[in-house]
Parts: sequence; C-alpha cells; structure tokens
Amino acid sequence: MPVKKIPETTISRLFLYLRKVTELSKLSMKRVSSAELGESLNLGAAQVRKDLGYFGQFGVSGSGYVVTELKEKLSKILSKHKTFNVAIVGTGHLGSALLAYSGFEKQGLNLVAAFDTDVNKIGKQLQGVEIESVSDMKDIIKEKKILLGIIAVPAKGAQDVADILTNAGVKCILNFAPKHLNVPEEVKVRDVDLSRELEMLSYFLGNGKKVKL
Amino acid sequence: MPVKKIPETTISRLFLYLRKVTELSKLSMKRVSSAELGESLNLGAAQVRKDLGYFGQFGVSGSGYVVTELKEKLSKILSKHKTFNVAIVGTGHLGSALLAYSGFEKQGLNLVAAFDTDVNKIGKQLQGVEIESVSDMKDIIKEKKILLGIIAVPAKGAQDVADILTNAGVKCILNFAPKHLNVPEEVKVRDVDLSRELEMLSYFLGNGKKVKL
DNA sequence: ATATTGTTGTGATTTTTTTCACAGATTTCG
DNA sequence: CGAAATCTGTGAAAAAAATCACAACAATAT
Repeated sequence: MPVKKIPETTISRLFLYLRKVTELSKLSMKRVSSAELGESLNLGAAQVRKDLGYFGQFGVSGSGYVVTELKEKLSKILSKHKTFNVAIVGTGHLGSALLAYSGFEKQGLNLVAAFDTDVNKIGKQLQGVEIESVSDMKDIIKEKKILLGIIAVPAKGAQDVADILTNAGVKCILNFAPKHLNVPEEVKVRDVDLSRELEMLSYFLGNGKKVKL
Repeated sequence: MPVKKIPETTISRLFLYLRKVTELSKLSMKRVSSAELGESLNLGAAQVRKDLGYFGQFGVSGSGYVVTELKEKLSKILSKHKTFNVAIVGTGHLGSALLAYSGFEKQGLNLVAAFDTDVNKIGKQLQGVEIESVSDMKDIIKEKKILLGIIAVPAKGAQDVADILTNAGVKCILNFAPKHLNVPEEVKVRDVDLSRELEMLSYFLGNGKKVKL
C-alpha cells in the first residue's frame, strides 16, 4: 500500500462528500463532477479532487464521478460498516441530550453504558441505558469492550475521567469538557468545546476582524 | 494600526491561554513563561510567543509574562467585556440542554429568546425563557437586537432557519445541524457537527491511521 | 471521423501555519 | 560586578495545506 500521509482535514471533508453523494443518490442522480460536489460546501473543485485522489482514482475523465460508486467507496474508506461500543460519562443536561441523540447507530456506534457520580442517578435508566457508578467504570469498560468514551462532565473532573477511560483501554475520546486532556499518544481525542465556540463568536461580534489594544 | 492578518487558529488558542492564565492567577502565581503556558496544552513555547506576538509585546525578556497583566490583555483582546444577545432555534434535546447551559453569561452572552415550530411547545417556558414561534422570529430578532443565533434544529430545516436569521440581521451563527450553511459573506458561522465528530472517531477506531481500499 | 467541450489526476506553485534559532534583555548567583 | 542562566520577540526555515494549471482522456456535437 502506498501510504501517503492523509491530512486529517481531508478525512473530515470526506464525510461531507459522503453526505452529499448520499443525498444525490436519493435524487437518482447518476454522475457528479468535482465542481458540483464542492459547490454547496464552499470547496474548490481542485480540493475535492485532491482529497479523493489520496485513495486512488475513481473518477472518469470528462464525465465526473459515478454517484453510486463514489458513495460505496467513501463508505468503505470511512469504515461505515464497522460498529463499536460507546460509553457516556456524565448524565447532566448535555449527557442526557447525547443519550437521546439518535445519530449513534447511524455511525455504527452502540451506546452501551452511561456513568455518573451522583448517587441519586445511579441505578436509574435513561433512554434504556442504566446509569452506573463511575467507580465501577474501569471494569465495565473492559468487560463490555468499550472503545470510545464520551466525556460530558465539568472541566474539573474531566482529566480524572480521561485517565480512567484510557486506563481501561478506550481508544478514542470525545471531550465536551472545556479542558485540554492529556492522554497517551495512541489515544485519539476530539474536543467539542462549546465554551470556546461561543467565545470565538463573541470575539467576532466584538471585533469584526480588526484588532485594537 | 499595523493590521497583520491574524490566523483564526491563533485566536482560538488565545482563549486557551486566557483560561490557563486565569487558573494561574487564582493560584496567585506571579509570572509564567511561554513554555509553561504551552506545556499542558501540548503547544510549543515558540507557538505561544508567536501567538501573543501578534498583539504587541507584553512579555518581559528573562522572566516571562506577568500573570495578571497577561490575563487582562487577553481579556481585552478577546472582547470579554462586551455583551450580546443570543437566540436559540430548536428546543429539542440539544436545544434544551443548551438553554440550561450556564456558560453563556460567562461569555457575555444573554440568551434572550428561544424558537420552535412545535405548537405544543410555543408559549411554554424553558429555563425562564419563553418559547416563541419561528414564524415570529424575524421580528423578534430585530426587536431584541439579537446578533448571535444558535441553530439546533434537524439538518432539513437548518438552511431555512439560517436564511431567516441572517435576514433579520444576525451576525454570527453557531450551527449544530449536520449541514453546511450558505450565508452572506459577512456572517460568521461556526459548526459543531456532532455527527461528524463521531464519524471521525469511528474512522480512527476502524483504521488506526492506515488506509485500505 | 474529427473537432469541441467537459472533467479528471497530479505535478508545480502559492499560501498558511508551525517550528527553529538566535540576538538582545533581565534576572540570579557567586 | 561579572558571569551564567532564563526568557522574549522575531526573522528565517520548514512543514502542511490549498490552489493552480495542464496533459490526458471521455463524451458529445458536427
């Protein structure tokens, strides 16, 4: 395999292409050009082609990409067929909203456990999942072979939770706490930092690009 | 004003520095070096200095940055003193969780309106905010001078909502719908695409970096 | 058949972002 | 005080990512 290193930004765009191409396939569109693919995503045609190019050549000169074929290839590249077990830590407002989120299954993710420290919550069910104690987390994660952990606890406890998760063998973390997590190199973390997003927007509102001290 | 163009990534890191420096100031630490600042954030010292360098020079050779001073400067740069009005559109699980989120005030954001299309919800209160009809949205946004809109509706309706928002004068959008929004150039959008985050992680779980077709 | 048009794949170029590296300033220590 | 250690600010270099530009090929029109 000619393993060129693929930029993470490319991977991330691939999902957008897959979405789009799925949409197009529902509309029974046969073919699509790189320009069309990029258009509504505000991406240049060259960008699209380069991204796809990392994975071999499945376009047809002169007529673009065959929608169904592209969809299938992207699906395969992006491992949309595999499934993994997931745990949520923290069942506050955000954690609960996530438990109710229907998108997990679509991504091949089985939400099989939820944890909290609040004794009033432990034992209760939420969206068909029983809330268990964080103190039992390590064992349960190992037992259920959970590979992906979602952290939805306050910043203060986030690093501790991350430590337990990685210790128990979790490979990826989706972190909602506004706190940078230090984890072993082989563990992949993605941050969803709501606080920072709001701050960024607030910054743009306040500065409209120009900076004054 | 020597308006060098400042990378958005820099701005985004500035918030992390501010967080850190706020923490340090609570610990009564007097000074901090670029190396220390970057350390727990996995950022190099040079990166930190360069980021701060965009806004003038407020470090002291040989001894680093004065914590309180840096905190204040960052605060100022990042417009942490100004406040703006915010509306949430969509009061499902996610929207409700957001309404309950306490972080808005901290960012100087006043959550002053919530909208939904569901007639059963309209008129009810959620976290002290009355849910109003999307059909009245345009007027209310203008009237309350709302500059930031948060979209927490399904992908299908997201573009329509974005259109109404921008039309009513909203300057920034925080978009939770898994859909790319087309908006006028002067409007700033930030996407929080949960679906894509999960997909990305799922990809890493499945591929552990290497790609096979 | 041949010309024309449309579109891919990719090397080259440009732009953006990060990292390096070091002069010059400050503090500390003997 | 003078030497050694610590840091910043920043130009230069490197790395990463996006964009350009064009040869090669396919489809369509004449």
